Amino acid sequence: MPRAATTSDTFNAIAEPRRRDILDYLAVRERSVGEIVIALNLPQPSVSKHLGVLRNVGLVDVRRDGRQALYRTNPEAIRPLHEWTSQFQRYWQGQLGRIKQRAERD
Amino acid sequence: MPRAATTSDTFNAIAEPRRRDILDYLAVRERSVGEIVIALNLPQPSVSKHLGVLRNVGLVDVRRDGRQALYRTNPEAIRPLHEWTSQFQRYWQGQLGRIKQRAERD
DNA sequence: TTGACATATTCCCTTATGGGAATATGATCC
DNA sequence: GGATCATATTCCCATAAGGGAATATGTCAA
Repeated sequence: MPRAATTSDTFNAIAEPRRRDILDYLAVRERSVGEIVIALNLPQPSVSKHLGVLRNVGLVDVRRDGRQALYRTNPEAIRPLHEWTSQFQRYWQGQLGRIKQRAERD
Repeated sequence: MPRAATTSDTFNAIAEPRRRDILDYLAVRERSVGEIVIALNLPQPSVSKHLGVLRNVGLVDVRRDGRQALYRTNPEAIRPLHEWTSQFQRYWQGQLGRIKQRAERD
């Protein structure tokens, strides 16, 4: 079996650097596809495809406005990722974590 | 070009569910390959391969002890991921974020 | 309706992937 | 050395991926 489908979960969708770039760009505010194309200097079909993946996993929402499609991030979808990484937080936050870490290491 | 190599960065390495399971298991404490195999009920070669990927991106460190290889997580490597997700934190933390989010949504 | 603009979809191609099975390497004990 | 345990590596396979180019769909304006 190959790697899990990018559409299967948030982690896979975010594994692609361009998609993270898109999310970074959208983090500020809503943007049209055209704006993303210009800002990231990517071919339009490529952007549409990446947005499709992000849409499928719920990382972005779309709103139609005339001919434009306006995308925005759905921060709730990123939350699980944030929480997963948080379990390691204790190791890099504060003195206690570092001391404990060193104790386990040696 | 296919997807970016899993060995290229942390995000790709973590996209694989089994590797997250391994990291979860190692989060508690150092473990041998055999322990991981039993705990996650996976074929040994599969575990060794996943550990290889995690090693390449620096997400785990190894220590040899006799015939055993003892793996532990390297929390510092997870930090970038945590920090990337933090940029969206404001939206789900506190009242302000939610109000702002709703305002932008409508 | 016709044409220009904005976005989405399709097709083809090259490539990295993870699984399975078998095997290689390494370390310990007799 | 030889047997055994612990881990890593190799080979083959089916599959999903993202890029490029072309095209389809959808929307507005004249």
